[in-house]
Amino acid sequence: MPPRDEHDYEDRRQQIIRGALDAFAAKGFDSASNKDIAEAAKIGSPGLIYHYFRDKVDLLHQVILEQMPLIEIIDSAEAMMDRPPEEALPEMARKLMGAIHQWPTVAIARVVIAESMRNKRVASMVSDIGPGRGMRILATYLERQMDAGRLRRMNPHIAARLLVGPIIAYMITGYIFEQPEIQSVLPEEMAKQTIESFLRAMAPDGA
Amino acid sequence: MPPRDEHDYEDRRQQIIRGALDAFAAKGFDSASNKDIAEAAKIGSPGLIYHYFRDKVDLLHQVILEQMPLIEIIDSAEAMMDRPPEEALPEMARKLMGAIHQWPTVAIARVVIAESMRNKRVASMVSDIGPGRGMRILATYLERQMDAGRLRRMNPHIAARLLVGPIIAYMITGYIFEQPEIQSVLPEEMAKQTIESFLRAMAPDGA
DNA sequence: CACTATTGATTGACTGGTCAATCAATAGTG
DNA sequence: CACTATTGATTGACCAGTCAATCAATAGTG
Repeated sequence: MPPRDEHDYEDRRQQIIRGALDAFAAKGFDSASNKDIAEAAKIGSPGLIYHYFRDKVDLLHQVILEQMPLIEIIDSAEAMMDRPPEEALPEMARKLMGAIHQWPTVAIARVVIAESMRNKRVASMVSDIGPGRGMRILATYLERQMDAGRLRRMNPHIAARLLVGPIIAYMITGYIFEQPEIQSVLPEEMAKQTIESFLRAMAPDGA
Repeated sequence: MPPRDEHDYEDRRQQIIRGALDAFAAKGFDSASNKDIAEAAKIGSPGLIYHYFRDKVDLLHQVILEQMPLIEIIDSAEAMMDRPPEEALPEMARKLMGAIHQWPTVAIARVVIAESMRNKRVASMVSDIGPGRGMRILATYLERQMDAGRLRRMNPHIAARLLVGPIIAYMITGYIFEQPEIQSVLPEEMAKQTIESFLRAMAPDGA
């Protein structure tokens, strides 16, 4: 059954996806009802959702697939493979921090993390397109820098986590647990210190 | 109304708490029904839950309060305040990794993080007794070591996240996203590398 | 020591309500 | 007019929490 107009169809679909993201971010996937979604998306009826999506889980999957902004960042990171860490890492951090400051990133992160926590299918889907792919690319990059003698040699997957871990800890303690001591530290400051420490720890033995 | 037998009462209560933890970890707080909990706890009826707990949220709170194994670790960490990092950090890591190997730790982490994501009351409760307190104690310890000249001086809250972050990243990528590359790295290895890197990065400038 | 009263523990049925999903009817469009 | 888009009512499942009734252990009594 071809849709009446390809563009209208896609616009409507996106409208529902964006509304669903708002609703999921506000209430979580389970607690956001189709009525909530319909209201957030400004469509007249919950029933319409089923014209565009198989079911609620399908809608969640489409939201995740089409709204994960990390994907472009990971792509751009892939282009930096041969630049030395002192340049490439701050550049990546700058892009990442820029993304964090935008609403959809935080919203989608909430949804994705909460849902990955208890749904293995979502977790592996998310991992494939987002964090998993990102970590793998980062590890490849670090390994190449080790080969080039610019970093001390070690398991690159461990090294990737040494680099990314502090930022994750910063985000969890700051954004989720809202610990007051860390609120006064700016993201840029945290990124700078993390990279500095990483490079210090990973300096080649000869240096 | 005192219970017939204090021990029986407490045993039953714990039985329900453990069952609830299993159910919450498997399905999440909202999706786990009282029937699920009753089955997991091997009690005959969902109604019995209300003999021991005010409501479902009260049950969640009790699960978190009584099953967060981090609490003892934090207590023991407080005793190490004056020992040098080369001794104290591996000791803390050993205890932490021991906890990670046990099922309840990962289960409770799943529940707690997912729930903190959308419930600020739970988030701050959790933060007060677990991660928040732990991070604060760690920061105090690190600051004291900086004062003693055993570590390079920097914001101790950032330093605490530099140390703990990689372990968190290791847990999230390994246990929640189940990324295969990191599965072959043993927790002990990860802890050792993290501490080594941290000490390298934090070595006093003069050294 | 036998018998009964009392009390807490446990059950299963029930209630008011919510929700995802379906569907028949209608509006709109090419 | 043929076909899609949209609506709103409906269905059937399920759920948190309540409650009356039953069960089992203990305490009290003569």
